[in-house]
Amino acid sequence: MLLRIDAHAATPIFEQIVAQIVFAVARGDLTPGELIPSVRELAQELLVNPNTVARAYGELERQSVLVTRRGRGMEVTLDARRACQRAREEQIRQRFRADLRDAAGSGLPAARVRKLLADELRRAYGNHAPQADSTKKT
Amino acid sequence: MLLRIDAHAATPIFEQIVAQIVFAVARGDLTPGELIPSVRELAQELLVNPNTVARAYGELERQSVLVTRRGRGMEVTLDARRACQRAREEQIRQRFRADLRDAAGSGLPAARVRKLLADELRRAYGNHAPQADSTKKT
Amino acid sequence: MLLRIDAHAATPIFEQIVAQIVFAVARGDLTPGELIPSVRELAQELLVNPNTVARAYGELERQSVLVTRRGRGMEVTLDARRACQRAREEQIRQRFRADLRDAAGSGLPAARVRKLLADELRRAYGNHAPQADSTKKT
Amino acid sequence: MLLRIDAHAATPIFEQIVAQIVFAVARGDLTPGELIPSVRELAQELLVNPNTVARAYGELERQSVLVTRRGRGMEVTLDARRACQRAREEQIRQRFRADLRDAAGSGLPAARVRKLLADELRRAYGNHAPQADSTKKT
DNA sequence: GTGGTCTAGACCACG
DNA sequence: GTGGTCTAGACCACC
Repeated sequence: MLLRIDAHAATPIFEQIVAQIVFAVARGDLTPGELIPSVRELAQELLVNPNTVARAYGELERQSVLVTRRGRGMEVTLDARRACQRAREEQIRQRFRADLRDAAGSGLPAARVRKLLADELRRAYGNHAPQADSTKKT
Repeated sequence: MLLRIDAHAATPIFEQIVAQIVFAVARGDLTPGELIPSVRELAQELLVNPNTVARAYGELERQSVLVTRRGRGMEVTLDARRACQRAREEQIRQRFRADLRDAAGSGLPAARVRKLLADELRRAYGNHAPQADSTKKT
Repeated sequence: MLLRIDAHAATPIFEQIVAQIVFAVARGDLTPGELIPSVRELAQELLVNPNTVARAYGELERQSVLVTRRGRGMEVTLDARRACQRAREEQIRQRFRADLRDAAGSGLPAARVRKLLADELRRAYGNHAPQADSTKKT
Repeated sequence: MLLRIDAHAATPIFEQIVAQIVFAVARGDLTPGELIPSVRELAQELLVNPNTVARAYGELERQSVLVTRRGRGMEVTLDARRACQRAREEQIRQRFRADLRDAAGSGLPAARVRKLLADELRRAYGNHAPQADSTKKT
């Protein structure tokens, strides 16, 4: 489990875990049917409180991303991937929307916003190929 | 003072006030030397506790956006505008950066991100001018 | 009246006025029997609220530094000079005492304190003559 | 936590707490990584309202002296010590500077100031070592 | 358990 | 009138 947790960040640890697992499923790094680490294991690996991991797992179960296999642990559900991809995209869209609403509301000119976005897009995705196949490298 | 506060939002009320005032100064709606509404006035207008407004004002004073004129109130500092414009842009940039970092980290393809951004840009800034080439630039 | 008032300082304006007048009397720049500017005059000169000047004058009258000469204004009392010199010295002493108490309490070594004091003494009084006759130049 | 708070002093309680904690970190009485007393604990110990302590802690967090460990409390940051030592010295220096500026501005002779300082130094730091040459050095 | 936010209401100093 | 400080008590999220 290659999760990067920042204990100092503003967003709660359990939410970071939830988001990272959703992302991993969306990416295909976690595949349906795959058993994920136990609460205790992951807590030890991430150096966080087991309650925190349990809360994240509970949230993911509620979202039907994980199911508990009694006696074996928790695994990714069969239709988790498409759901996670949809959730991921919707989440990102909502954040763009909120940010752009604030940018517009603060009087930042559209041209400036486009410049910022171009800069940051290059930063996040590199400026090599003009498009596509970005899934392979991430 | 045309501040829109959402008491149910996740971000604290006092932070909303801080951000909105920074934006208002950046936009030029609040000009240096101008006396801003008193703590009690704004509290009454926003239907919020005076302490909450006072906390926001204190934070803005700490950021050198406001100065207290003893016995008269608080006013916008002389060089607040440029500072607020810089702060606003940096804040927006950081949020874009975080969004795009997560988008890339979640495996969302660059092309899809560009589509989302184009949609939301149109939504936030309107499509009056046919500068639809913003996606090309990125 | 050569008073330097800093409206942004932490200490109240009326206290600044009081202190500066006490200092002026102690220095001999204001001599017993001398009429001082009226409340209105000084308020206009310093760009402060007349109430503030009135409060300072009231305080100085209470301390027997000033007396009101009905129909003429206020003047420095006959024995104000020695009283002001004593008050000035006592005030400075108390501040040294408080600062050194905090310095010692904060664990700042005596040697470091002496170094700081030497630096600041040089800054305040210059390092020309090793001692004495400093009253002439101040 | 050996903090001495004077509820009747002119300086606000929360500022006294801030200063004393900065001093304690500078002295080494509070070491990086160490969990400090909880807001409620310290409030009870000092017989102060928890909000007052929280305000002090918030200020210290803003100064990067403390960090909050969510769910556990607050602890001293790794590089707080040097920062606090610098802050302490700078604070003391500024106070000396203000004192001496006023002393000089009030016409108090340099020789008299040196005498006062020698007296108060002895008072604050004791005269165990006969380093009475501190006056000569200045 | 922890800190963070908010409300309500009081008192004070300054102008 | 203004802001600044403090108290008391409540609710919340996180761990």
